[in-house]
This record gives sequence, C-alpha cells and structure tokens, in this order.
Amino acid sequence: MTMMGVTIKDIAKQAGVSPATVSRVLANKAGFFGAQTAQKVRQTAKELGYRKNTAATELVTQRSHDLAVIVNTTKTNFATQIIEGIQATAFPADLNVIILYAGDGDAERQRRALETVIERSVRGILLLSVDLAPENLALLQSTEIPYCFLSISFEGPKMPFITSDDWQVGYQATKYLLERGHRRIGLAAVDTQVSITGQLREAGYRQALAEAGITPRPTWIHPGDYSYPAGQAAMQAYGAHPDVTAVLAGSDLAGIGVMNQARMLGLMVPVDLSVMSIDGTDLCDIVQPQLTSLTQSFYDMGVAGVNRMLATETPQQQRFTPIQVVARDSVVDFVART
Amino acid sequence: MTMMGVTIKDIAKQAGVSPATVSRVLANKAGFFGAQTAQKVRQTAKELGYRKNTAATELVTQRSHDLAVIVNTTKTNFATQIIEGIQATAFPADLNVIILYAGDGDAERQRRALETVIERSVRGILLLSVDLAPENLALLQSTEIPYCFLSISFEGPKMPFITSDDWQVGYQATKYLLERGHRRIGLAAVDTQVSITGQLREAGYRQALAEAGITPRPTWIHPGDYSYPAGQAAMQAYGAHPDVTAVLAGSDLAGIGVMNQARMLGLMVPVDLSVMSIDGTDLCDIVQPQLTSLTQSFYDMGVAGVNRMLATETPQQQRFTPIQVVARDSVVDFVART
DNA sequence: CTGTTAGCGCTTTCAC
DNA sequence: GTGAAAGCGCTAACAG
Repeated sequence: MTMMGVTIKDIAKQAGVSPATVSRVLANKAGFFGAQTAQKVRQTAKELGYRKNTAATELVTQRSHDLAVIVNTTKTNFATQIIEGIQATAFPADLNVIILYAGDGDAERQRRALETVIERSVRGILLLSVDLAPENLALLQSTEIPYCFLSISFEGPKMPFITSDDWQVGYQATKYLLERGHRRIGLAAVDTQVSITGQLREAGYRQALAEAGITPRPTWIHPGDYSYPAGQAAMQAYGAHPDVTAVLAGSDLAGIGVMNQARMLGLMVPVDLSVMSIDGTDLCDIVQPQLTSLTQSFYDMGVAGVNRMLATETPQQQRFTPIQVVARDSVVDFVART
Repeated sequence: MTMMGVTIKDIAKQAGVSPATVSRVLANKAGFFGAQTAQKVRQTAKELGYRKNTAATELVTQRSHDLAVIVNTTKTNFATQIIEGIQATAFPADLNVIILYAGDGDAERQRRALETVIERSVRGILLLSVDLAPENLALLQSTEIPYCFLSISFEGPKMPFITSDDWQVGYQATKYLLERGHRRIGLAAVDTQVSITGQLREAGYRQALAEAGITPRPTWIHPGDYSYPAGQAAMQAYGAHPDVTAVLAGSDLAGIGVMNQARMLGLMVPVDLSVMSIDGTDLCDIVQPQLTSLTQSFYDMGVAGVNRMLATETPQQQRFTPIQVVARDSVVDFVART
C-alpha cells in the first residue's frame, strides 16, 4: 500500500483511542488498559498490517532486546554448539540473538563488529573465542554494556569469562593418557606461546607428567593454532618414528590433522600411535578411527554466558563448565614394541 | 562518567557550533562543513567519548546499514563459506552483516528471526538454505525489504534465489560417475520427496542415466535430509552386497555417513564401492579416503547475494553459481568383479 | 558553509 | 483506564 509504515497513530485513529493506549496495549503493559480496548486495538493493528518500529522504541527506552554474539571465524568448529546454548537460553528470556563474525584476529573487523553492536546499545555482548586487540578491549570496556568472553581463558579475576578450566583440560587429558600406559606424550597444535588458554593447557599437561615422574622433552611439544594444518605440521615434526606414543591435540580438527599425517607417515592410529583431541565435537564420531577426546561443554557455555548477562548482580558465578574424557577408538593402552 | 550518552548536542555546545553541523561532520556529508570546524568537532567528539545512537539515526532516516542473514541450523556445514562471501562483499559497501539462526524448519523461530530484522527495517535479507513456512514467506513478502534465498532452489521465476543449478548438480555428478565406468549408481540422502532442490537433483541424475540407457531401480534411490545419519541409513539400506557400484550422496556429511556405514558393512571405499558427495567443503579433504565431490561455489553465492541486494534494479542477473567435479580418492573406475 | 526548525515513531510521566 | 504532552538523539529541509 503506502510507501512506508503504519504507525500507532494510525491505529489510534482507526480504533478511536489515543496513541498512548495503543502503545500500552501493544507493549502489554498489563493493567493499563481495558479488555475491550485491547481487543479492538489488536484487531485494527492486525488489519492495518502494523509493524513495530524498533528504532523508535529503542530510542525512547534506551534499551534493546538484542544479545550480540561476536564470533571469531575460527579454525575450530564448536561455535555452533555454543550458539545453540545461547539461543535456547536467550529465546525464553525474550532476547533476540544477533551474531557477527569478527574475522580471525583482524582488529579492524573486530572494531566494526563491536561498534555496530555498541551503537545499538545491545543488552549484552558475548565474545566467542575472540582474542580482542587491546584497543578494542578498551572500546568494549568504555561502554556500560555487560559482556562476557566464552571459550577463552584470561589471567586474574578481572575479566568476565566462561570456559573450561584449561589447566584441567591439559591435566586430565594427559592423566588419561598416562592411565592408559603412555609415558611419552606429545602436545600438539596448542598455542602455548600466545594465549593464556594454551599456557594453562600446557601447564596442566606438564603437571600430570610431573606427577608421573616424567619431564617432557622439548620435541614432544609442537605449538600451533588449533587448526587442521597445525595438527598435520606437528605430526610431520614428530616424524615416522615418533619419540611419543600418544599425542594430545589442541582441537578435534588438529587431532584429525595429526591422524591423517600419521597415516601418511605410515603409522597406524591407534596401533602405532594414540591420538586424543580436545573439544569433542561431532567430528570425533565421523572420522576413522573415532577420536577419543577431552570433551568440553560448549552448549553449557552458551547457557551460562546468557545467564550471566541476565543476572542483575555479578554473583561471581561459576566460571568453568564441565569437561570429561570420552573414550572412542583413537587411544589404546600402550604396550612396548616387541 | 555520566550514566548515559554524550549526544551531538553536547559536542555542539562544547565545540561552539550547532548540532546540525556536528551531525554533518560526523556523517561525513562532504562539502557541507569547513575543515577547521570538522577538525574541532571530531576532536571534541573523541574527547567526550561520543558514541553514535544508531536507533536515532535509523528512526529519522528510515534506513539501516544492516544486512540480515538468516541461517538454517543446518545439518550440513557450508554456511560459513557463504557467510564469508557475504561479509567480504558487504564490508566494502558499508553494510554490517548480522546473522540470525532460525532453527531447522522451526516456523516459530523463523518468524521471530524475521520479525526481528523486519522491525529493524534492515537493508536486505539473505536466507541461507531456509525453507520458509508459508506464513513466514507471506510475512517476508509483506515488507518492502529486498530479500534473496541462497543455496536453495524454487520453481518458476518469481522467487529471488541464487544457488547452484541443482539439475546440473545431479546431472554432472552422475555423468562423472558414468564416465568412470559405473552403471548402477545410487542416489542417497537427497530429499527427493520434499524440496525442489532434491527433485531437480534427482531429475538430473535420472537424465544422465537415461542418456546412458539406464533406468534406475527403485532401490538405488534412498531419500534423506542431507545429514550424516541419512547417509548412514541409505548405506544400511543398500546393504553389504549393494546393487550399486557407486553412490552419489546429497552432502559431504551424508557422503561420510555412507562411507562409514559401508566400512561397517565390510565394504572398502573406493575398492568395493565408490562414493561421491555434493558440496565439496573442507570435510572432503580431511576424511579417509578423501571424498570426490561435486563442488559448489558457496563463497560466490554469498557475493552474488549481496550484490543482488545492492543492485537498485533487479536485473534478473545470474541466478546460478558455478559447479565443478573435484576428483579426490573416493571414486575409482568400475571394474567388473572377478 | 552554518544555524534554525521540525519532526522520525514510540513511550511515559502527569493529569483526569 | 485513558488522553495530552513532552521528548529520546538524530537528520534534513530551509534559510541565511
């Protein structure tokens, strides 16, 4: 029909009430209108094909119903699980989830994503394994908008984040491998140099080994960015006669990289080499052999993240989500070669 | 500092100019302000920590800088590739991309996602393999907002969509298999019953066979929803002594499902059975054997989709993106058993 | 080039 | 319960 926009004014006129009343009915301000009025208003709104103008509402209320999720275009693949958890929790709370991709350590794209959501004064910002550039972190903190990092660790208590206990991730995975009889255990495609996440995982790994009286040789550890190629590269470095009998890979994709490269080197997984990955996404079930993993609770991270945004106070709540070892087929007990 | 909001008024006062001028400078209305003024305005804006209020701008201009992407929480995994293409094209055009997940054929979530973006009067809506419920399609069409479906086919010329030519997808993939000497070729995990996409693929498949003088037996075709389990189920149906020597799977994930199930049935891929998948995502490279695929140009779909939104006229432009066969290791020439 | 003046569509006191 | 009125922060004529 018209070029643009049925407004509450139109409805008001048509229904013979004031715009204020229309607003109250449509916003469901319970107790502020009579049943008949409500009936009529809703009726004509539908007839006229009324569509609320969010911009107007947000302008006056200074508050949006949107929860922003900023996602690192990650080399791993767990983001969708976290997002599912976010959606499932946000939906009943009447929050719309909007997702923005921030590239991969691309400060410019990070900034644009941040500005977009800040200028909309979204209700909260969840950052999925985003390693924010310092200037962008400052930008984020310069606002009143609550935020929370997901699936990434920080040092100290200042930063709000929810993730797995990365030290435990390294510790328990390594422990499991030790329990299966392995003693020479590699750590592959974890960014031990760069991120707190990586450092913690390495620390946990070292502690588990230490408790077993083992000091890892430098060649056991091949840092990387959690990607498939990083897994391949690590395995390539271990070589066809690896000094390790098991390797713990930083992500499922990295674990698959390790396995495939091992195969190229003529090694059979798990007979010649056990491989364990960190994450435990669907990928583990569809590769051959199926990947034994230290599985994270990504869905729960999403849930916890939203709940934290929703919480009025900051009750220093649980900052870690559960982890568990899921045994599949890529790890076997170590037996000395004949 | 203040509870909320430095406005252009504040800047105006501070800088000794009018709000209008501030607006013009900040919006970069070239030629509508002097260099010195601009300098000072920008300066004080920064000092005051000014942050634009998008709601106000959109309210008055009736136009947003957002491009909405509604994604089906898909069982396949190509969405990120399309999104990359969208981002890469939208970014230079000064469009922010916001992504919403719409569940999987969940009409209610579809509606919420649609309403969210409609009420924001986004600049355009791209729907990634979303099979919209009729009432939601009506909702979408009741607006002035341009939209385009991606990676999904429709009948007739009315609906704006960009995807691969699904008939050709079926035809060329099957043709390739025929060229490799196969004659009994299965079609698995394609929703031949439900979607136009599936129907076209099946039609192409049948045509290729027909040209080779082959009529597919009913048992060759096992419809499904493109998922991994659908692939498994199809292979389970083919059985340990399949009537086919090659199968074309509806997606990479489905192809992997076929391969893994074949392995469980004691069949070696590709020796005992050739498998080809449709999509050609990264998954093809990381499974063993690597999956030969009919590869789609997902990135290009994203690019084309954005360009279509951007186009002022609707130049009935290219509606199909390229496809190609990428040979990997899961298909071999058929040789009769000894 | 810059200021003045009206609103964009909606919510929200404040009266009645 | 309902209406009148006053903006939210910004842009866009229209004058100058």
